[in-house]
Amino acid sequence: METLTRGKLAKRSGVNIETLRYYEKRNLIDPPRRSEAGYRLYTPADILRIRFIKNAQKLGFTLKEIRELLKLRIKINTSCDSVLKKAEHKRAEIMVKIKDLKSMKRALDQLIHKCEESIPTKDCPILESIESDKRS
Amino acid sequence: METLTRGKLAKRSGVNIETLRYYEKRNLIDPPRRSEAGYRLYTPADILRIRFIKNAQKLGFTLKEIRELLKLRIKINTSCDSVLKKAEHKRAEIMVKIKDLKSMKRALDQLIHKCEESIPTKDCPILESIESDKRS
DNA sequence: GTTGACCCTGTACTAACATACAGAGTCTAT
DNA sequence: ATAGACTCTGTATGTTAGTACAGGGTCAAC
Repeated sequence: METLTRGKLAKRSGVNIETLRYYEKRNLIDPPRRSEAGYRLYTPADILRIRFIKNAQKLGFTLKEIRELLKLRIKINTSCDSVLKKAEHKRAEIMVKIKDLKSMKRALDQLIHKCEESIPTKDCPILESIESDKRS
Repeated sequence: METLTRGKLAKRSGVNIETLRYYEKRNLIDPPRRSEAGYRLYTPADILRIRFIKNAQKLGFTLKEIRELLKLRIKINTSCDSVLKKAEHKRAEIMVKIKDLKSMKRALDQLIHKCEESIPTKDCPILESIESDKRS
């Protein structure tokens, strides 16, 4: 099995080398095994994990939330209830994000359309995209 | 037209009162008109704007990106090209976000399904959800 | 006309998420 | 066997996005 040092993992996953130590401290990645000399030895699976973290951040999840997402797995002989509950909650959050992004996309679609037709829009069309509840 | 003081706008849009001054400084909201005494006087439209900003943050946009989104509007007698280009770029970004969120949702769907069927999954299923290019 | 709740400005502080640096050890290619 | 590139730890610094505070003015109600 290929092993990666910290520098290599950083390069392969596109993050700063110090970020890996930071993620380890924050429990986003498991402490990797070490060489004789104490060097961290990662596996290719860690590349995927780091990229997942970075991607999830772009989607608006905090490191704390990402840690929760990464913990979601069903272990043998473990009650499933709490996992189920958390997974359903996360799924609901994700569905809201998708809905809001779709609204923004629609607003941009319209703006682009008007742009192509040279129809001026003084107002910012994207502002109307996210409907907030009207109890204001 | 109803006018809102800073405290009222903060309450109505669900942010800290100081956040409004901060957003003004960072050019996310236009400087509002002032009363005789120098009090900021907002309009109900500002509620929508603040909420949009907060929502966009949850979707992973930085304040800088949000400022760009809010600037997207077509003004009369203005070339449309740059607006079009930016809008298309933003739309592409949003589509990537939607795609990634859908992948995450699918992973959670599967996890939830397995949970309901009591099928253990030692590995974290969400990790595979975001496909990174495999040039690693 | 004073009290309490608001607003003003400028500046300081905080939290989350990294990044950088110093001083020391390790590895590897020549 | 040594130079250069890498790693280790602990600690300091930086950036973004707020939040709090001090010292002062304003407003509305009693």
